[in-house]
Amino acid sequence: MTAKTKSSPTTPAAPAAGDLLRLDNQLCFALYAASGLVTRAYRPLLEPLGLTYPQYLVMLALWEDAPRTVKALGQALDLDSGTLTPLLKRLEAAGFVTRRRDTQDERKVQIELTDAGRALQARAAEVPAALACQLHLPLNEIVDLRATLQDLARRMKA
Amino acid sequence: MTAKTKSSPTTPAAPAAGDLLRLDNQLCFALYAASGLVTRAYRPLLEPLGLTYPQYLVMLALWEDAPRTVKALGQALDLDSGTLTPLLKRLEAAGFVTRRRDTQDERKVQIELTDAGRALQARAAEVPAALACQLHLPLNEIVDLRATLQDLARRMKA
DNA sequence: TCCAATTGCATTGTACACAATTAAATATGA
DNA sequence: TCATATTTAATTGTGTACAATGCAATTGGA
Repeated sequence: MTAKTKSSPTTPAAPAAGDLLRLDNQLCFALYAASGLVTRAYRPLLEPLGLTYPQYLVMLALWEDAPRTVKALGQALDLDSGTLTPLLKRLEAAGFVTRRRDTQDERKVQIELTDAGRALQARAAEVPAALACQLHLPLNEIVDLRATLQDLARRMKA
Repeated sequence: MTAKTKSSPTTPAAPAAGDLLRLDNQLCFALYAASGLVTRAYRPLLEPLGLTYPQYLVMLALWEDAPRTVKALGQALDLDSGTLTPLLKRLEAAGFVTRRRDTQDERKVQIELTDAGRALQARAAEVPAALACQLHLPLNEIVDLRATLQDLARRMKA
């Protein structure tokens, strides 16, 4: 997946035809690499909280809205139960959440925060700022980039 | 990791203090989600080539410059040998590359394309365009986004 | 009402991704 | 020259990520 466009004074040059497969010209690789870098930068910040990065995302979703079914979590995070079930089991083992069969519909599993899980939010509140300073980007650019990525995701899903 | 900045006419609003941990306000999640979406979009395009997405990235790197050591590939792709060694073994098993100990320094392993690996490039050349149309983004925006992500990666690594 | 279709989650199998560790080869400095 | 430090790739262990499949519960339509 490459970009093809006319050069403009403020836009980087589009790749020549012979360069279509160059790594540097792939948005997909830029995404993959940046995402990997950011995820890696989170690790030392989340370790003291006893969370991996995907677990942190799950906790973010639950702090925002709990209890939630596995399906709802999966929709919020674009993850399937193959990923979520073992992850949630580990979060339950760590004492941060409980997993209960829904009483009205036994297919559903409700994920609820424990007191420890709720208490973790205060410590986690320090993580975003700690990470932000590692990005070395002006804040307006961060907001812009985030919005662009969300726009891309929206378009791809439509 | 959130964005904090003053609102501007064209920039999305920065999150309020109480919203710092909201999923929608995390650049990290926007990156993670977009990257996941793009990777997933590649899968059906790469399957006929017998490649997974990370393998495709490795092949892109080798089409650009081969032979290469595992270390060089790791540097180009920000992956370590824990990830690369099994991946390269599978590429070798598929007949696309060979793995040879370097004669001058036996610690190094040279990864070289086979004829089949080289021939694969022509088929792979169709992938970027096929994917690009799934992004539903103007091309100048694609180039911009790519450049911004590369800038972010550069800054994080400095 | 009843049965087929659908849903929700768990499991299975495969491929990453990365920290920590290991073993062998090479480089470095006294 | 030789011992130590460093380098390179492989391995080990753990946690994702996702397609395919399985099972039980629920839904929907005849």
